[in-house]
Amino acid sequence: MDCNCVSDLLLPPVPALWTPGFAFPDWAYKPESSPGSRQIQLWHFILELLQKEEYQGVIAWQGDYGEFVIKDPDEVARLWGLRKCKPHMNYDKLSRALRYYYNKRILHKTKGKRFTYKFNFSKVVLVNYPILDMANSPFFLAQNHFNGGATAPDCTPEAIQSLFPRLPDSGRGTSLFDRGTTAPGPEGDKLRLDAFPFLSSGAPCYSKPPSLLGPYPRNPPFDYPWGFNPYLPGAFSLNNCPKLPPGSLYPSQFYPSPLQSSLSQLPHPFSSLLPPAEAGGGERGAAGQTGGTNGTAGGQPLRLTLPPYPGSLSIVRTDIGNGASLGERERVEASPPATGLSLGLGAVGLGAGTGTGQQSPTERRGGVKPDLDSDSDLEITDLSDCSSENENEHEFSVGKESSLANRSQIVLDGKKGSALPPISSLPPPVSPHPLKSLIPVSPPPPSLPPSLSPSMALHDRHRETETLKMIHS
DNA sequence: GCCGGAAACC
DNA sequence: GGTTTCCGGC
Repeated sequence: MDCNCVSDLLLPPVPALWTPGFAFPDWAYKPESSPGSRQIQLWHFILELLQKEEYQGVIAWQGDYGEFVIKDPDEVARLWGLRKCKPHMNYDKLSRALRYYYNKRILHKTKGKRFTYKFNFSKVVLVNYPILDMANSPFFLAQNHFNGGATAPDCTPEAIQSLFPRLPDSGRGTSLFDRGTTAPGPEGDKLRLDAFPFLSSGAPCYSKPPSLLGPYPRNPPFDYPWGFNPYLPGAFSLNNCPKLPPGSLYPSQFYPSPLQSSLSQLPHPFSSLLPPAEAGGGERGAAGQTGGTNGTAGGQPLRLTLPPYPGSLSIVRTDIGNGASLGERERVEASPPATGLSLGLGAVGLGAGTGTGQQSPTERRGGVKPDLDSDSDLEITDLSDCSSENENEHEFSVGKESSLANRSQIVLDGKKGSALPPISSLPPPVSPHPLKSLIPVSPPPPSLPPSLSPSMALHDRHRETETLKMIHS
C-alpha cells in the first residue's frame, strides 16, 4: 500500500485549533508551494514546525532573526520522518538534508551553536524568485549574509514581501502566480510567495514567529536604508503594534507579513487589484477565519499581506491579470486575531491542549527507531498506509494523541508563553507572540497614491511600477 | 556535532 | 530536484 501518511497532497483542512497570527497561509503548505517539488520541502516543514506552538519545545526561533534551534533533534527528525513517511529518519539524515540547503543558501548553520540554523530569507527569495531584481534591491544588499552584507537594517519580512507586490491566492490553494493558472508571462510561473511562508509568520527572535501581522508594525517614519518609500508615508504605523516598543527596530524586523491585513492595505499593487469593495477594506467575517477550511474552493481568506513597503519594489511583472483568481484574494482581516486561522499545516490537526498523557518528545523519543511510540503529534499522519518500507513499522503510527499537547499550554496572549529567545537586542518582551497583539482591529487604510488606486488601469499601474523601478534603480 | 561527497530513491 | 541513505573525515 502506498504511503499516504502525510500526504502532502491530501492535507486536511486547516486545523481550526491553530491560532491565528501564527499560521502560514495555507497555500504555503500546498504541494505547489514548493517550487520544483510536489512534496513539502524540509525547510518548509521546518517553518511549519516553527510556527506551531506545540513544537516550541522541539524547535523554535531563537537568537538572530531567521535563526532557529532544534531543541529536540530526534523529535524533529521523527516528525519529519512522519511527514515523509520515513520511519528511519533521524537527525543525522535530517541534518544532511538541511546541509543540502547550504548550497542553495536557503539555510545556513550558525557556527558554534548546536542544532542551530538560520534561514536566509533573502536567498530563499532569490532561489525561488530569480526574476526579482533582488540584486538591486537595497533590502537585499543590506541584508544578505552571503554577499558580504554586514548587517540587515531592514531584513524584515515586510521588506521582503514588499518585493512581491502580488499576493498569492490562498483561497483555492492557488496563488495569483500559480503555475498553470495564470497566463505565463515572462515570470508567470515564478512569481509566487508560496515559497516564503516565513514572510507571513517567520519571526526569529521570538519563540513564536509573529505572523499575521497587522498593519505595518513599524514606527513611522521608518528609516529605510535606501530611503525610498514612495507609497506609504507612514500609512502603517508601528503604533498599531502595542507590543513593539517605539523605536524598536528589532522586533519589527521580524514581524512577518501581516497576513491579517488585507490587500486593501497593500500599497501596491495588490490593493489596486482588489475590487473597490474589497479594496476598500471589506471585512470578512470571523467565519472566514474559523480555519475550518483549507482554502480549497474559495472562501479561504488570504492571510498574507504585503507590507506597506514597496520601496524596494523591483518587480517587473506586467501580467497583473488573472483577476479571476483574485476572487480568492486576501480579505481584510479586521476580525479579532482569535477568530481562528487557517493554518496551512494542513494535515496537522494538532489538538492543542487537548492531548492527554502527554509525553515530551524528548521523553519518548530515543531517536527515530522502529519502535516508536504509537502516539504522534501529527494526527495527520496516519502511517498505517505507509508503503512497504514502513509496513513493518506498525509502531510508527500516529494520530493517537497529541503528545506535544502539553506544549500547547503556551498562552497565546503572553500570559504563559514560552520564554523569548535570549536576545539582548530584543526589546522588553512584549509577549511570546508579539504579533498577537499587533493586529489592530481596524487596520488603518493605506495611503495609496492616486496612481495606485484600484481604479487605475492595470497597464497604467504597470507603467507606474516600471517608472518607480527606474527611479529606484 | 557537523560536514560534504556519492549514490540511490522517488 | 529534493531528498534519503551511507559514510569517512574533522
